Amino acid sequence: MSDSQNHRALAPRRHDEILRRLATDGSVGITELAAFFDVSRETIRRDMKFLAERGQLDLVHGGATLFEATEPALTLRSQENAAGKAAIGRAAAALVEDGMVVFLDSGTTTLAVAHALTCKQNLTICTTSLTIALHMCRQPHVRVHMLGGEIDPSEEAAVGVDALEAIGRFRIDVAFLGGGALSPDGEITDFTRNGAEQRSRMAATAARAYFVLDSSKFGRLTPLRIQRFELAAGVIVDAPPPAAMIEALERKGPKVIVGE
Amino acid sequence: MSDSQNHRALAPRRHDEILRRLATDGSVGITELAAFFDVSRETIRRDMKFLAERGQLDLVHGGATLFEATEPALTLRSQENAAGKAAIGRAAAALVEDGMVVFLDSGTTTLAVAHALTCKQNLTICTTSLTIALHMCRQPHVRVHMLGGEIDPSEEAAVGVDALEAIGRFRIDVAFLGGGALSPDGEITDFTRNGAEQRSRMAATAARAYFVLDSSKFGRLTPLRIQRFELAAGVIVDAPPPAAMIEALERKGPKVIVGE
DNA sequence: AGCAGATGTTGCAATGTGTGGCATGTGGAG
DNA sequence: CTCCACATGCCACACATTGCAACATCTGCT
Repeated sequence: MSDSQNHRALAPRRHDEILRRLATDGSVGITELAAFFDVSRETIRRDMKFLAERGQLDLVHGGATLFEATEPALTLRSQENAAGKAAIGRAAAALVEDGMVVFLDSGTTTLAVAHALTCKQNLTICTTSLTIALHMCRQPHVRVHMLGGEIDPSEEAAVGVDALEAIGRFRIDVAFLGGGALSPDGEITDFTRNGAEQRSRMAATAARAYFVLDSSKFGRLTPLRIQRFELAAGVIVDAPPPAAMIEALERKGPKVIVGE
Repeated sequence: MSDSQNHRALAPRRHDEILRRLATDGSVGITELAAFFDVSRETIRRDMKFLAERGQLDLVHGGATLFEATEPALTLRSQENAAGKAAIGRAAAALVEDGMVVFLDSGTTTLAVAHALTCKQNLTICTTSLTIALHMCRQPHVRVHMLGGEIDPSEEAAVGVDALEAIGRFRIDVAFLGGGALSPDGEITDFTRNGAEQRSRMAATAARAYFVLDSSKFGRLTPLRIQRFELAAGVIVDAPPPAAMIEALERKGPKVIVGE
């Protein structure tokens, strides 16, 4: 910071500073940076163009913002492919009987399952999701257990050791789990270590476990394999995945259920 | 609060802030945002029009609201005596410093405290309330721990053995607790056995504990005495209770703090 | 019902920003 | 030494954003 230099910074140094400011402030202005480095705005613009092409930031009028800084609010995410998610919800609800103990994972697809479960009676719901807990506790004839832990803001759900430990205390009749992706070779994968671990345990613990995956997740690749996912009873989707994927998946165990 | 506006915010930054406020407060005003960003109201209006066309909010006279406003139920309850609760919130926030570990009980008054805490940095929030957890996890620079347990639908918060046990695991700098009533003889009482037990433990465990009680609770009678409430550092209210009540209370220990 | 003040709308001018072409300067390679 | 590649600055012009002013609505209150 004690730059205030007579000597101009070289390009890589500017790039570092731009990214550093982005990380700190979430956005940077071109004019502001031009003044700071004492270079012309064109130069800053060229720097930003270079960084934008490498996916390190997003260009906007007047400057740049974090790449994908506009993470869609959860309320938005739940609206995309709403029809598909509702179909998954209905198919999931058909697998639940009155009086069961149901685990609902975090995620917008499981939220759709929660909506579909409102017609059932005397359920006991266990969930890590704040939104689902809030929604279900407003229903009559439902008992809700919130699994505590540190809250992941992007999921608005509990993660971490406390949640993992709490899972072990329940006897679950049926669990509905989210997932990051259904990989081309028929594996279910996740974004985060915590999420993968949590889902893995639940797949192994629950009497029956189902993954709910809407069609946007087919063929994607996310970094973490969910161990023991093949212990799940099935995968509920809103549209048939490619035949090869179905075959690869069902050979491992889980059946594919397509919501109408 | 935040000056930081040597340079005006970029458009996407305004969009983010508008959506962020919307998510936490449920609605935003045009004039208020124009002042905050130091831009004209037309500019905010154009921002909102842009966001409205993308389905991210609903325009209303004077501002915008959430696209599909959720549940007026609790919002309504928290609006009664909103001014008083906001005053309590401000007084409570004055007792909190950046970086502290804060426990927030369930209830609409503690929700007002949560709102007032948004200007703090690097807080760690522990709460049993679903609504508070959801609200706080949307704030930047806040870590949220949700204490799990069975959800009481009327409180929309975790109660019971799991919550009690989880409380013991945290080292709390300051706790803000609700209560059912401030009895005529200067005792703080509660509606339920679980609630009383939970508040009792927290009053004893936290480094400093404060009860937040709005004036509607003065002189009422509820069945359960909160044990060890006199270990609390204070009681925060929005209007002075009768002098006799103050005297009876302060003789036991807690000081009375009146929010302005 | 009517009034005052706040809010929404529109056209326009001013300012700020994006883009491409071209000139200059620097350093290294031939 | 020249030549070339590269980074940078400058300029002109196109475009986007913003604020202002004038006028149309709406809201809350008496």
